[in-house]
Amino acid sequence: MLSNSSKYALKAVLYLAVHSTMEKKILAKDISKPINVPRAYIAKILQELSRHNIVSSMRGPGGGFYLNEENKKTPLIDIISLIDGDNRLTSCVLSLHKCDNENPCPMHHLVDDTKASFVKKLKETSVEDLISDIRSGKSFLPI
Amino acid sequence: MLSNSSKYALKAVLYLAVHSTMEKKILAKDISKPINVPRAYIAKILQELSRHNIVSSMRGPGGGFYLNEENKKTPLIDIISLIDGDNRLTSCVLSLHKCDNENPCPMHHLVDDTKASFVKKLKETSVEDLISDIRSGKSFLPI
DNA sequence: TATAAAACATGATATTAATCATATTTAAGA
DNA sequence: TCTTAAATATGATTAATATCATGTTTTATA
Repeated sequence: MLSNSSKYALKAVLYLAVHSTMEKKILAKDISKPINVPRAYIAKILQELSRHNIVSSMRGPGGGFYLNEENKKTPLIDIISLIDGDNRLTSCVLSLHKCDNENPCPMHHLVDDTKASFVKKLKETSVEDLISDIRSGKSFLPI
Repeated sequence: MLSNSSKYALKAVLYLAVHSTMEKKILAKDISKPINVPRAYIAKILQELSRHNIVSSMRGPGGGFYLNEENKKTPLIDIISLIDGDNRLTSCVLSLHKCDNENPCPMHHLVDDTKASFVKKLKETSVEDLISDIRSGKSFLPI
């Protein structure tokens, strides 16, 4: 469903959303351990996220990564499409190019609703939304 | 969501369901082209399916692959779990081991329904069901 | 019962995704 | 303005998945 990379991206963003502020930036290496993702790998992903304004960063001593208020409004779909590309989630389950509502593949009806509703939720839900669930005890981010 | 291999398996089984009978067996190489999967690769997958009684086969001259009535009753989930293993579909979206209803990860509520309903459909739907959709023009299998 | 046509089994290679390493740039503080 | 701590950029390596190749067994038919 999601690549490792986009899972890691989501975890890193959520970790930053919970633990960082502009005044309390977090180093790549200090994100790596709690979310259980190799240090150099998460650094690379964070750079990509930073380049696309999904996370904020500051170089030099005292620098690190954090989320500003704008960043927190990012819909989850933006994180996923940045890393995995647009059509991993929307393409045909059987990878048939010609599959659409007019010309549905044998599994189309089986998955179309499911897929559409998942994408809709990813568009409607922001990082901020997930965080408020965590703060209110509806869900849990390990560590 | 699904590996290439399980997509190929589904396509091959559907192709056999539509085009083969016990009297009209089909060679691995003749399945390969229409479903657009490398010859040696689909052969390997067909052998795995055959070993687990998802497709039927006969060696020797006049042999080939086909589906018997029993095979056509196979639920789609059986094909997918055989190739991809059991937990590709059910494991946590963020790959967190400790994620369940009691201890949901931040994305759990977002995907749980979606995932559960997809798996349910895969359990309830058989090869035969998909084929009757094709025969009645509700869906299309290329070639 | 010999031959040929097919699946079957196993292992090798290639491609892609995941991970790691290193050199460069930026910014803070002495 | 020098040093150091951080992100950034780019490329190399490793591991996993996908693909290919080759030899073995089975079965029909002459």
